[in-house]
Amino acid sequence: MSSLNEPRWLDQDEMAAWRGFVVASNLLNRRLERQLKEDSGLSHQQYEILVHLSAAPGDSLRMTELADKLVTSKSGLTYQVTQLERMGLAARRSCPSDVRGVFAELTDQGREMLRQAAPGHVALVRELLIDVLTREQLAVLAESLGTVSARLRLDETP
Amino acid sequence: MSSLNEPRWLDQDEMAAWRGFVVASNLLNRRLERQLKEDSGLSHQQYEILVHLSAAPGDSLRMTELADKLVTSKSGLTYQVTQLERMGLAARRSCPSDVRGVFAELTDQGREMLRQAAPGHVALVRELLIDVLTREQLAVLAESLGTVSARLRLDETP
DNA sequence: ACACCTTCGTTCGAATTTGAACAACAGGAG
DNA sequence: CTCCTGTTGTTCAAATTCGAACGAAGGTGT
Repeated sequence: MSSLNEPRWLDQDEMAAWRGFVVASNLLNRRLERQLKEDSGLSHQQYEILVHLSAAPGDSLRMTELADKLVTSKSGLTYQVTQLERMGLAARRSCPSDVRGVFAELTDQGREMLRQAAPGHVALVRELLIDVLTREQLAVLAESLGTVSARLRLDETP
Repeated sequence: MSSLNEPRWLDQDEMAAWRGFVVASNLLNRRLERQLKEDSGLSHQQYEILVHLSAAPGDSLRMTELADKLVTSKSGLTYQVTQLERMGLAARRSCPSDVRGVFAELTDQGREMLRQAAPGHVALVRELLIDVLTREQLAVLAESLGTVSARLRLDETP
């Protein structure tokens, strides 16, 4: 037998996919981070918080739910929401039905900031990712990463 | 005209691809980070440094070149190489042809650590990404992200 | 009502990351 | 050689991130 305890290493295609994913991910984040910071004074994470809030009913979300959507730690979210509060872009509101609960809420100023920051961000996402790929590539990407994400979400909460 | 200054927002497919990318990227990093830390006491970044060094001729790379491959900041690399030095997994060696230059070099202990850590890491990458996708999806992913990365590398150094 | 286990969000300390500033050097044009 | 420009790696302060521990509450079964 050739592989008693030998792990199955990645072949050339598999390695290309994996390396491509890591590299593209790092490069994209780096670039978007720079653009958002220079253009609007926001970090990518802060921008994403605003996006998720604005997409939520009542422009507000529970902290835990928001942390899940963002795929970040609860403590990390606590920190960032505090930052956004200081900037006047978000606010905390206590939950009526659960004393422990806290809603993060988008302020008018936060909505305005998003309106101002979104176009430049979306344009860059287009320029660096979306418009670089064909329609078919995009479709495969969406389905593939959707599958991967779904699978990861599952054994995350067993 | 429907769009004087209106940005081209992302349609459903495009949004799915972009969100999928962000979410999958975060979830994967989070998971791999945990596994590596628990299994070998390494961060993903430290692991990647060892990998790149072991793949380089002479098991060593110049700091700047390594930072490029890792897609990280020079100062960040300085920090991590120092950490690896303290763990005995890497060492610094000055460059003969350039007094300013510094080589990061893999130590025997570092090679051994990699030999021990790699199987578990690769297995998880397989389980979470590679083996979840079909051969076609993998091929498309590799080519797409390859293109994206290449494009990003270019206007990074103009 | 009681004990028990889970969930919620925050706090805390430690680790990491980044960009700007820096000093030292390389490399070429003149 | 000499000036000038770009590179190299590090240092520094500031910002961010995480996990573990925590107090306070919810929810359930008995």
